[in-house]
Amino acid sequence: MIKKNPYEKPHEHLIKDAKKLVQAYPKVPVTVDCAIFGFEENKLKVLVIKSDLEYYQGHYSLLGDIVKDNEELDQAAYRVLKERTGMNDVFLDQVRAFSNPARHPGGRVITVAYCSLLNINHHELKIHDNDLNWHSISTLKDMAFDHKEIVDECYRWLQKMIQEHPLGFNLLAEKFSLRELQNLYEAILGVSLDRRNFRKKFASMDLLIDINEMEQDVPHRPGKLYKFNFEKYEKSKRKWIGIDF
Amino acid sequence: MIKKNPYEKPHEHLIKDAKKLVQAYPKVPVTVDCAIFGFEENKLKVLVIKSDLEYYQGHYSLLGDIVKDNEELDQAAYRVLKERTGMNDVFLDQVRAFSNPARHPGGRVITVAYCSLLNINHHELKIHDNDLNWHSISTLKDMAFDHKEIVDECYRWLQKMIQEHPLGFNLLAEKFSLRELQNLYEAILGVSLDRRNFRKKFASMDLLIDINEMEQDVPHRPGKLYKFNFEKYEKSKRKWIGIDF
DNA sequence: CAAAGATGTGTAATTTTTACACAAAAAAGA
DNA sequence: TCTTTTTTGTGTAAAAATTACACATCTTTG
Repeated sequence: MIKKNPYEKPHEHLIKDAKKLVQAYPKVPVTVDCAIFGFEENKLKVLVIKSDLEYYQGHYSLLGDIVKDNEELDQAAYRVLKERTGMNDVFLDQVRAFSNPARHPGGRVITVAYCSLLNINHHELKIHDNDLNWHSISTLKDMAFDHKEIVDECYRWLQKMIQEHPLGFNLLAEKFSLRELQNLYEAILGVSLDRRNFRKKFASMDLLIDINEMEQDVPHRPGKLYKFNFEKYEKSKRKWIGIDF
Repeated sequence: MIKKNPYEKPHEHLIKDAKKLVQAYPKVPVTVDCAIFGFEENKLKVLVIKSDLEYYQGHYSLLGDIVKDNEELDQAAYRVLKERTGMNDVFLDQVRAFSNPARHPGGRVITVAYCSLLNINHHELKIHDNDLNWHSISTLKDMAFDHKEIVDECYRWLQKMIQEHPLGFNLLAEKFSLRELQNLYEAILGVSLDRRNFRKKFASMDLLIDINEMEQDVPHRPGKLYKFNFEKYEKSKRKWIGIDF
């Protein structure tokens, strides 16, 4: 894409054979790594697996895979997710690429990090693989590769996104109580929130549907259950203008 | 990174030779493309160059280059920037990767988009290359590759970032008037803002240093000049908690 | 010296955010 | 069945932030 000699007349150095050009490019192995978040016992967790590299024996790594020839990055990430959790229709978004040449002991590998959010209870499958497990985000360390850095980045990304978009609902069941919702926000943001103000805030958004059901099997007074009104949200997404830093 | 057979005992399929593993990965040409933004005549502009591919003859493309062996993506983007603008210390940040297998006519190429902001007047160099020029963002179209999509994405990214971080100052001279600052925000966000409220907002942030100088050579009453107090900003960066969508 | 054009400033109304306490419901255990 | 415990559910007042809005001043230009 760099033009080497700008002083020649343009048509004299137009490249005719794009294929040949690309064939001459250096090539790099590219992978995707997924930070798959779930929420359980009022804690944010991430799905990890024991590394299959002797070099990282005993260390956890994120779920990832190579990107196939002619595969979209999004596709590759989705493939990893589906193979591992058996789930469709899962929230998934690209966070960013990591390219430290020393990040993989086997040589240069560029990886693109994805963040995924799912309801842990819908993920019955394949967890019997006992090297695969949900790990609390707060006690993670000693991961393989640069995966700790990737998790940290994805976590920051999530903290930001959850405040601006209704992502959190992906981590809960379809029906949830306001308490569960608040616990989710408190756990992810690492703060405690005033219950009345929290409820008032969501009430004023008018995006929760009261389905006239109550929590079941809770060891205390049951709360009302709600669904998130995705349809209304999609219609009313407002653009926000406000300078604040 | 995928473990093939979870039912064998773990140590039996630990991979000893990480190098061999990586050598077996499919490899992809990777490039970086920079959306380099500048501000001039109250318009947001982006630096583009005529494509050197016959396939895209006459179309503009972003500045980009291949990523070298063992080069960080950030490095590669910075290299492109420096080669083309001659500038150091320029704001540069990764936006995201684009991986459509059909995005390059020469075959599969993954590119990582970067967004850069600079003061157009500091960029005297190399612009004499007459295929290189600043193009108003609002009238861009028919770009080579998926570069229009990349510019759009970078522009949205910028619109968001400028509201939450003091990025805009990278597009202005070190000394600027409040009017210039407001013009910048209006141009990038595509809205018009109330002058008194805009000034009140920045006054309340207390991050502008009044340097007791006035604009020179303006065809009207000159305004006061300010600098942005980066030092104070760095110290006081507040974490923002607020749910809003 | 008049006209044109941009700078610079304050206040009142509205909206949003924050802090804070108590009664009612259900479950658990005596 | 009654008492205790725990959690739900709700309103108001103060403070802070945002919005809408108009006029006098300064500088250049002709």
